[in-house]
Amino acid sequence: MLGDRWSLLIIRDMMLRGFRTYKEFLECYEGIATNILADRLRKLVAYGIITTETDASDGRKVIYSLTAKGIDLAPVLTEMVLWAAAHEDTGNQALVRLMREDKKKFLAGVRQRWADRHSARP
Amino acid sequence: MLGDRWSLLIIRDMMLRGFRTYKEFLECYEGIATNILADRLRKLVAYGIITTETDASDGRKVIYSLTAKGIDLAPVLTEMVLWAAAHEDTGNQALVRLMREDKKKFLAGVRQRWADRHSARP
DNA sequence: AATTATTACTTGCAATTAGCAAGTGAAATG
DNA sequence: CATTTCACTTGCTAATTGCAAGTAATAATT
Repeated sequence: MLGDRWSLLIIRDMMLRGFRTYKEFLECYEGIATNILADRLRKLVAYGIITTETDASDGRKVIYSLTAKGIDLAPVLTEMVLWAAAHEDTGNQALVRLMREDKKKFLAGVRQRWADRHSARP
Repeated sequence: MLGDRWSLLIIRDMMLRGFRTYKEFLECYEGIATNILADRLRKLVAYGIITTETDASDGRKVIYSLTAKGIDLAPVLTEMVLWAAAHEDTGNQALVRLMREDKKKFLAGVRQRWADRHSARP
């Protein structure tokens, strides 16, 4: 169900880089095809991992957010980033250091930011 | 690189169910096609996640084992199993309980069993 | 107010990948 | 020595992906 090339990257970028719109994913360095992106977002909604709403101040924009089920993938993504940092070419070095130094605190921070965004709006 | 339907399942089954031969994967409940299995095993070897050797007591058999890089995926797999147990239909309930009750101890056990198998043979 | 731009998509088609059934070769078993 | 087992490969079809172009709705610009 998350066994494809893009779904986990989408979730990672929503969780760690704050991506929220179609355009952000499409323009991201990773080069996903537009129809595939639309399909993956649709499936993630169907699986209950993300939700959609139209932006209140710009009717063209669709805002994607993680559900509780989606944010619960934070430990999985964190371990993946740490593994990649240890064994592959590494991305955001500062982020990796944060994760490694205090994993619990880092995860608590991710959850807190998510909760903040969700208490403000229904 | 692990972004496909089978690679993580193969690693999970090697780590948690002790799978070591082609036949075990092929007959496993998950129904992978034989050419795809061969391809994924080849790629996992190329990525340095598993290694192959021919069985000393049966020249037909190929024994697949996790490398250090492979066993380092244990925290990722553990978090995935826990996430799935919390949000999806759940598999091995006893295993999940072990993981949840003492994650550190569980991971230490996985690593210990791997180290044991690797100190015996070069 | 009309034109242009932006955003989030869809559509059509070619290319890549996956899945299935059957086959191969080497080693073991009866 | 014939049969079985094991780890694959091969050939073909079906499904998925990737690319380029197009569309509908809203927003910004002139």
